[in-house]
Amino acid sequence: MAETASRPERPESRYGNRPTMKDVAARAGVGLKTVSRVVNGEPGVTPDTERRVQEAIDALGFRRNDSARVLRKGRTASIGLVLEDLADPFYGPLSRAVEEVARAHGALLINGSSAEDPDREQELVLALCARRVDGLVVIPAGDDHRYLEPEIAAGVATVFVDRPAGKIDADVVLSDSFGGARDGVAHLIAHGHRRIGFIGDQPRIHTAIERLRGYRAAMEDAGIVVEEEWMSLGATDPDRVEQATRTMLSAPDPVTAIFAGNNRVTVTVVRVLAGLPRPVAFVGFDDIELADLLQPGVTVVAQDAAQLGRTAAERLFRQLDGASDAPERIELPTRLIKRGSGELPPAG
Amino acid sequence: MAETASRPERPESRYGNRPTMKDVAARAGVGLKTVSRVVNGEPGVTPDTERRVQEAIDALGFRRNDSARVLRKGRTASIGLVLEDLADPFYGPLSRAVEEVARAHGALLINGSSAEDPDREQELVLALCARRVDGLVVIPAGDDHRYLEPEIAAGVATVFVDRPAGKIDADVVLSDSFGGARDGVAHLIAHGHRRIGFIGDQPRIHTAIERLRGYRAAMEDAGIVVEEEWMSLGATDPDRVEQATRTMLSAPDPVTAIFAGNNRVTVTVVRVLAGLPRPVAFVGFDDIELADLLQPGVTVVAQDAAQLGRTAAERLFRQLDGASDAPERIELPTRLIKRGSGELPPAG
DNA sequence: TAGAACCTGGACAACGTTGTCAGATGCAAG
DNA sequence: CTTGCATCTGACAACGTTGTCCAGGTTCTA
Repeated sequence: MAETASRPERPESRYGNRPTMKDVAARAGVGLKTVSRVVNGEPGVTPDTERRVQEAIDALGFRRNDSARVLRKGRTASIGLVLEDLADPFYGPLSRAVEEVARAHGALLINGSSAEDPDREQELVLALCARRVDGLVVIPAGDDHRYLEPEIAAGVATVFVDRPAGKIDADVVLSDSFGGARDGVAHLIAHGHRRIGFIGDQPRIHTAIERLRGYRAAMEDAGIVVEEEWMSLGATDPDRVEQATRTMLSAPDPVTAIFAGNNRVTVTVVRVLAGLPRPVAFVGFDDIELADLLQPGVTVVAQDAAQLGRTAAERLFRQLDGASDAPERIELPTRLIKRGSGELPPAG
Repeated sequence: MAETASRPERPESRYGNRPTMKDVAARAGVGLKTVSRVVNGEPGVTPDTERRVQEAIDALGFRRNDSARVLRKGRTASIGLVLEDLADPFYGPLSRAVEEVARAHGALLINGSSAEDPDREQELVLALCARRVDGLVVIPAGDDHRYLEPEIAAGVATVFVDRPAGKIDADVVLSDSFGGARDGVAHLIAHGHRRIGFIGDQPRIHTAIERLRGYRAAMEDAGIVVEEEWMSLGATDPDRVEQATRTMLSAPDPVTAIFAGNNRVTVTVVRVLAGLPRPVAFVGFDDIELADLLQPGVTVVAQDAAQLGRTAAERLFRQLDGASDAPERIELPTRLIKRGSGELPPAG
């Protein structure tokens, strides 16, 4: 009985049996490397040969397998972006800005949402590293990034955005949360308020801490002693934000103005305030769409999400181009946009 | 002179010389395949050996190179999403929904913005195919997708979203643009309007055509003859939309209500109307944030972007799991949300 | 105690590409 | 016709991983 030749493995779905350079070479009657040269536009191929190869490529519908290319070359021409939630209107423009810079450098963008979960952040980042992305832009959820040390040592360019890295030294691009919050609260104080509420994110988040710090600084500058009941931290879901807002406003000695720590809180507070009989002064951190059309317009401390992303991505590619500057902390200014709600005098 | 041994090429940056399984194997004193088994949790390794390997992995900071793995296995566990603009609030939730489904299937998401440019769409899609993504979710910018035929034939799962594919047969998930627009316009008619303006996107975009068709259908159903001046198509940038709006409202015999064809147009029109002395009835396609807080609230025909994304991604993974249903067209219903602006009577 | 059955571990090839290098070809000059 | 040179072309190895398959060892049974 004839022996069957040992047939090497054949995984079920091998890209559906796509043509390879070898196939193209065979069809065009040339060598493998010549096909490679044509595909990559390298010099040293006669026009006639090139034409033959090109015909074979078109006939077979060949498309270079970048996985193999990556393996050989060691660069993937892709970068990873880990953020909190792509559905949050703050991150859309940021992501798009990163993408544009990547595109200008011929790189693709892989992104993932951490859902503000440190474990998920790490899982995502490491998955991206396993893909050998050339670089990472990370909006951190966790506060310990030592797990990234071997990756960075291995040459993965890394830039943090919106919040600094935890326990490692790395580039970071952020908005001036402290200054922005201080200015916003000072603005309320300048309009006569003394009892001002602060509703912010969980205090493990850097921006939340900084904004709270800005709030406290502004109050202290004005010689106001802050009372505990004026501050709500960590209430992120709409229900709890609403509750916190109502509590502050219905206290025996209620606040006369509220400062909100981020865009989601802002939306919820604005919604609650809209349902009240009398207007309450308000300033929010982060601009929101249509804020100018409400009655009164919503005064905000705006940050430029796109600029954050752009700056970070540019810094990333500078790293990839070989610049070896020391890690830097870049802080972008915020901008107070007065629209009415922040200029209301204290009620009563 | 001693001959230098032929030194094989060494690309400048070889992942910064990361450890490989070979290195781990050497350090642990085991064979290459044994390391592979440990890394992939395959059976057939004694606990003692496994421990030794694990130690070596930790000591060296080894991380499997997924590029090589992909090359060997033929599946990348990543899918591509091509949309128009990640910064558009409509696409954020859609993208996030696709990501979640991908995550549930252990896949990463690579996404790119076409900026509504057919060439750029094709460029992106083909780049993703070169990466050998397992599947593609495409919000098409162009109207000819025959360039995808070889890819689909080669096994790349493909689902189109929001707009159907051009000149090829493929799965598509969309909102009922026609029905939604018809309902929205009929709603205005029901409130007494006869002269109704339509401001929509460029007529090469499928949704724009469908919504215009819905507008015409509703008008025809009511026996209203539409005049050319009531329709504006292709004015997408705020300036031109504003111009179109003002023109319709200042005509000798002006429209008494306006229907907007997408979220960006809606925002602009709402802004223009807010600046007018008297309210003008309005219904927009796509919900927008804070629409409920404006005076009057903005009546919209809402579509569920997240549901679109989820449905498409699920369909994609069904394809990848081997289902070979015929290409299908899934249409999701829209929902009319009455908030006040659409219930205004005709002025005068 | 021998043999069978089972288990663990490792050598090897292959995935599709690109860098190196040497061979082949063509042309001009001697 | 030979030599030299420049230009094209292709054979080959290597990138890091995983599938196959066999060798060697252990345990259990007869």
